[in-house]
Amino acid sequence: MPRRPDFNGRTLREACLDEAVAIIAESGIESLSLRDVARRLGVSHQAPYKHFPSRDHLLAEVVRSAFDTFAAHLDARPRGATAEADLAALGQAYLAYALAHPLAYRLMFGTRLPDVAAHPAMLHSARHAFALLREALGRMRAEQGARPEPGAMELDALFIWTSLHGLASALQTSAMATLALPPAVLAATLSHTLQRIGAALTAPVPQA
Amino acid sequence: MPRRPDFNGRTLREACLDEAVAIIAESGIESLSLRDVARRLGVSHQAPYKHFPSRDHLLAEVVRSAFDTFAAHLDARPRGATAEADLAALGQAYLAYALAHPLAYRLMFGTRLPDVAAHPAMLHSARHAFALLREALGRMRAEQGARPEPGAMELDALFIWTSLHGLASALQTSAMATLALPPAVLAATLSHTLQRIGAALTAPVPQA
DNA sequence: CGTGCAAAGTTGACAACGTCAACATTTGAA
DNA sequence: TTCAAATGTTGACGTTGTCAACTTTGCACG
Repeated sequence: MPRRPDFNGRTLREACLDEAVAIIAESGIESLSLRDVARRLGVSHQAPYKHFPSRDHLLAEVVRSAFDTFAAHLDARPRGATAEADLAALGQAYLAYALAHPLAYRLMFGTRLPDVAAHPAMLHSARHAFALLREALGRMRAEQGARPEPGAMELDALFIWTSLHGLASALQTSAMATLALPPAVLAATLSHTLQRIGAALTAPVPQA
Repeated sequence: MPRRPDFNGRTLREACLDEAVAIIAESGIESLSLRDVARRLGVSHQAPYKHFPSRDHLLAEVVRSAFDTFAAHLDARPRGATAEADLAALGQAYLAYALAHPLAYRLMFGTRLPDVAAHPAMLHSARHAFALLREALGRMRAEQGARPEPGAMELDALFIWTSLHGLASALQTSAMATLALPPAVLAATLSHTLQRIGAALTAPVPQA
């Protein structure tokens, strides 16, 4: 490759990705511009175009990276002894990550990407995260001696995910801010939600 | 007021709002531009500025209108005989509206509005919708003979809302599309989620 | 050891956007 | 009748994404 790629030891491509993440962290996704990335790296406004066909491709890369980090975080959760404890740990890891990295979370699940089909690699790790959940649930069901009804399993996995996602996403919603909830309620919301999800799962499985 | 306001019987202000909704429905929130609104109405690109200080103010108006319609839809739900049935009807009305009007739903809960504090009227109806939920839950608890523990009530109301919102929001997520869920599962998801929420609520209230 | 070619970066241009400023027109109220 | 505020227009500026054409670089190959 011509031209020594040396942006603090990284390729311009990598430097662009890092800078994009920094900009998003500072001022949000909507104000991310390729020109700003280039400006902050001290290169011309067209340099990033040699590495990303468009702004959306850069953004898709950032999202993919966020999914990777997220899935790795879920993988690295403290494994519980029982499958039930493991599922709880998975839920806690999910919510903890969403609250600790709200920008990354919004990036993954709250952003409308303009052409998902054009960026297939982006959502690969998303499938991985859901597979983790399905497996943990399957182990718990097996531990409980329940026969693995695939349809109900899928539905319950979806229920768990959407409930977790709902909490994580609602906590960042503008609408939530106006509810004027007491801080004590907010603090208790996490464990309460996990408790309620657990209660829902221990209820008898509907007519399969 | 000078200059006959006649844009098909509406003020330019109203016409702008209608046109904005139409544009959002056609091509999404992000591609809404004041200039496009003006162009489609056959006025100059500065005309809308006489009625909206900025693009964000126009958008805030649209969001406020969406919240109003949404709250009205919840209010108009078929009231069940028992409080429990009413709560179920509320959940069904919520999900039905979210699925029938995905754009409006994303507009309300999926859009990062740039300065919420600057548009206080926008989220008034959001509070109203949550109050509806809290009331319905309170009636059900009273019907069950449970003493009204305000903290736990609030937590359960939040749980219900976040679960509903999670499903409604996840169904529109790009990530969901890649899970490649069988259509039968998707179709059953709604009632299953409502069932699970109900199961979680009939479980004993945690140590208050 | 030269040499050329493709990768990588630069410069310039264009259209579209939000928004500021200055101007023109209209109409309700004085 | 007149006048001032409301309403709409024209023009401009800085920003953005992106296309096109140019220049520079350094590895591969004769």
